[in-house]
Amino acid sequence: MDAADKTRLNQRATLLKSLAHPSRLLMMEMLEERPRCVSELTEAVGADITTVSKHLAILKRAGLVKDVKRGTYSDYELVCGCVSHFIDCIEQGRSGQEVCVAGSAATSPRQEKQIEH
Amino acid sequence: MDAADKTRLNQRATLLKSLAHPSRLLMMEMLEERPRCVSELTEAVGADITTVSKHLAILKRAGLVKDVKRGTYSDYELVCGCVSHFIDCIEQGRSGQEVCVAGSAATSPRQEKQIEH
DNA sequence: AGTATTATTGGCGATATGGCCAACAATGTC
DNA sequence: GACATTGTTGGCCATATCGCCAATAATACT
Repeated sequence: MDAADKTRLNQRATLLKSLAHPSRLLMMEMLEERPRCVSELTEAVGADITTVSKHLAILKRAGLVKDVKRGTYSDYELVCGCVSHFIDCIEQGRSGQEVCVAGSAATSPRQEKQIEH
Repeated sequence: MDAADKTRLNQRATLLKSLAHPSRLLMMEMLEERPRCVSELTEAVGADITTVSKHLAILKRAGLVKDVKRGTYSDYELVCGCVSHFIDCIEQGRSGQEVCVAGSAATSPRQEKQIEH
């Protein structure tokens, strides 16, 4: 494994980490519907607004969301709307769920249907 | 957000967390190629075998891999072979990369009710 | 100007995660 | 049985993450 591989794995791990929190997942799902300001997300999450603001900074830093200023408000919106969907796919491939076609390789994802919207 | 939602988000966060580590991602990629014993993964990762064993326990607990005993060896294999592929998809949807996979509709989030102005 | 609203940042304690060592368990070999 | 090989588990320490409070910034309103 060379240095480039190491960097790639680290970046990918960072991306996944940025998603790996229930509050951030909730926010991502809410943003899939439409853009929201911090207060609206804060109410849904049920945490302190400073906590939510920091969560959003993490998502932003990962390139998953972007913010648009509107007066004193910060509206956040997704950069790409299909993230949760792919998590669905990962979820479905685990043990306990029998949707996985035996022997499928990484290069041939098992169900196109799951990729489309 | 009801209790079921909260549980779902927690489970999903746990799943992502279990993937969100460079060593575990490397192992997942190696296992996409073929099953491997702990020693082989340990050599590739370059960490202590006890560390790798614990990483594998995390992946196993998440339902991403399963182990098959073979003498004193533990061979690990993927439960579903296509996890990395979906991470590719998430990666491609971030800012900096304009392409959103599968012609997703989510590129233009609806603008509805926002808070005040 | 003064006040209110919205959001961000710094800091701190609590908790979780990661990595190695030591010890142990299980199997195979002599 | 004695020993080697392969893995797992418990423990400990270092580091990272999380969540709230206090302070600050930026805009809007009167």
